[in-house]
Amino acid sequence: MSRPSPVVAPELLGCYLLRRFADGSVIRSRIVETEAYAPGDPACHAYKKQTARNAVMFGAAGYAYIYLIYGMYHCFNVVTDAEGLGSAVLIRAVELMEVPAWFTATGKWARLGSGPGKLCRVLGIDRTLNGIQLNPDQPLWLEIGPTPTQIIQTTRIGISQGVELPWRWYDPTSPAVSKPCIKKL
DNA sequence: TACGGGATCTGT
DNA sequence: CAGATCCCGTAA
Repeated sequence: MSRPSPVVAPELLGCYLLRRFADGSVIRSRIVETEAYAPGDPACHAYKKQTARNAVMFGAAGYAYIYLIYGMYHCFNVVTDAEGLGSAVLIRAVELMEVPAWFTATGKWARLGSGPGKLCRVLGIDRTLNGIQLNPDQPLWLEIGPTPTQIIQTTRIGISQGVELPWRWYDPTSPAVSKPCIKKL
């Protein structure tokens, strides 16, 4: 992951995101949608300078950058590239591999991880996990998984600058992708 | 110290 | 398409 985020982002598709809760239970999810944010990119939180909020992005690769957006949702990023370079990959959607018992009753869980805010909510990811290293000793980590047979590259979502950069990737066969096609290449 | 916008989501 | 809701960067 110690490489530029536009290189890492498509590679994270198909990888597993694992979350261990306080009671020891673990939920495995599969990453199906990512976006890259990098130095020189006006949409990147680390575009201007290092601040208290974006400090983790300037650190070493393989750490979690988590922030609060619109006062009520969290977004989870994987920090990439060398120290000093503020860059990260936003995880925009996951598929749940193991659905917790308290969900099975409710029925529709295919799209529970469909969106950066929704996946954080369902996996209980908030700012208390900001800055942790992503390894199995922590409540949040990654594992290699099978690469999708098909990957679509498009422009990013929800930003007002850097709109033209084609730094969003997703697995078109997944029902969990947040917005199937914004602008295909 | 004040102000305002933001890598979102839901219900109308 | 408006509303919820709050943190933090920027300017004063």
